[in-house]
Amino acid sequence: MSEWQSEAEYLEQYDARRYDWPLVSVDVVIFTLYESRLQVLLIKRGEFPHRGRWALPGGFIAMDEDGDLQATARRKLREKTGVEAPLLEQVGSQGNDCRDPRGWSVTVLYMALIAWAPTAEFLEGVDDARWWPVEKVADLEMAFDHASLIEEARERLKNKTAYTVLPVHVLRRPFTLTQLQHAFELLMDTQLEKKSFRRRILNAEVLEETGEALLEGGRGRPAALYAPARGSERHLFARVFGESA
Amino acid sequence: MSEWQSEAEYLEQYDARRYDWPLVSVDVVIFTLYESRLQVLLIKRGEFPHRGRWALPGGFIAMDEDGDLQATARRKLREKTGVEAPLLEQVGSQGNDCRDPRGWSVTVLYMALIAWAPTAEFLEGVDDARWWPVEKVADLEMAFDHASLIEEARERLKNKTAYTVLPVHVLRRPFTLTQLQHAFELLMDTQLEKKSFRRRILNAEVLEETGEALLEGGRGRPAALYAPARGSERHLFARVFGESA
DNA sequence: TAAATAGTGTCTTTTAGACATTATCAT
DNA sequence: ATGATAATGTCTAAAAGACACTATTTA
Repeated sequence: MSEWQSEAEYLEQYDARRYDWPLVSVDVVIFTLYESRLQVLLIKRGEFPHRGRWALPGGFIAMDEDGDLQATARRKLREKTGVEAPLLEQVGSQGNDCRDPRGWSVTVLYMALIAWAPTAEFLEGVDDARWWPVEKVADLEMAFDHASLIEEARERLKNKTAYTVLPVHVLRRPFTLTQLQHAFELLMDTQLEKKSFRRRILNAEVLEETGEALLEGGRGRPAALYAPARGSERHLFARVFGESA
Repeated sequence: MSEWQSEAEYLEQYDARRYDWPLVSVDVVIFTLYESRLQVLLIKRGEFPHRGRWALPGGFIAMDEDGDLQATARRKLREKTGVEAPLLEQVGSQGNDCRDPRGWSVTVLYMALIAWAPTAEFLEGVDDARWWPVEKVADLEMAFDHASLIEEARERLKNKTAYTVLPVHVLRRPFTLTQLQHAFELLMDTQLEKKSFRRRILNAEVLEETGEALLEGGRGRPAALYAPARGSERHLFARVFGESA
């Protein structure tokens, strides 16, 4: 069956372009917290297909620049937000013959969590991007299957929040436990019991107290400040949280 | 920037083949239980690249046959095992510029769980495939990065077994609770407490007793027989299992 | 002082771990 | 009866839910 004698000979004559391939892209759902809402960054498409619709930051792999898929996702995130080292993880891939009008296409979906910063700082030179509250996405004219990709990432985010400390990544540090609880509640879309929350987080030793209490613009007792401890990203709780609500 | 007036016009002239694309493949780690060991199905490659090495069942998307990625995975599984409706779920994607000597390549990885059946029944017409115990894979000459893909799937399998009833899928039904416990122990690679195991599974109401007890070749008290209840695939335990061992 | 926010005490509930005990079969 | 395997009883431990309570700040 093989017409070639050796691997080297085979590779010599191999030409991918002779074949039809599915399109391959990488898309990133970038989540942040702003004005007490979970928001995602969307781009208004300037090119066909789906020109004028809202889309996820993403696109094709730059085969000369990107060493791997994660690098592509990291590049897309950097181009649109300037953020260099966010929490970034793969959600999964979608591929079928109808999601892109150009033909069979596969997208590898990532999600990123970043602390919010004023639009100007993030979007210098980027005038086609803006934050949208996740619950508003359903009302937008979305490109491709990006609305359902966002849902998929949002579901993953909700699930993982129930047994990790993922929400630390949408806060600027240091933060208070109350702020962290709010972040958990928004990402999980449920109310949490204050005492249970603090007990769980504190016992897990995933935070370290930073400086002393103090700092705080408002009234009321000043809160202690915390930052994630080393290795906290990898902490897995044995039990999920917030089942009752 | 756009030279075209409409989406239709753009699509008219679009030709994917003008661009360089990464290779895209789908690979499937097929797990089963046989002779009290967790095994994976591997194929001896007959073609370049990596001719003669062991590889996962998988390959390119048939853009004319496969409606989506899952369909490709299902087709690969069917071709090698004859199994039509297994547990099949996506693990994730790997993509970089070095995993395939032909160039930048992306693979979408699936895992499948099936009940074992004698080789003849499965492999009629397939003489290049055989089951290997997972722990032996490290000693084989593996193609591409398939050894690490197997590890990734195996890790996922272990993790999910701790909060689902995934192992029901590697057993022929009906099965006894003791058999199910053995399946859990092999997939999790840990010992489980009998009473805890039974209490957990039975309280979750994910099984239904099938017929009566009886049936059993051996000595000792005959065991009750069970089959998965409807919807059991979706059952998620709030707490992981088998942390102590 | 009151209002506001941070933080604790403590009782209940759920579920896993440990391991001893009982049940039912073949021989 | 003995051995083997299935199934249960029951105590302990860990961690979440509920909610009342105390602590520390500003105005």
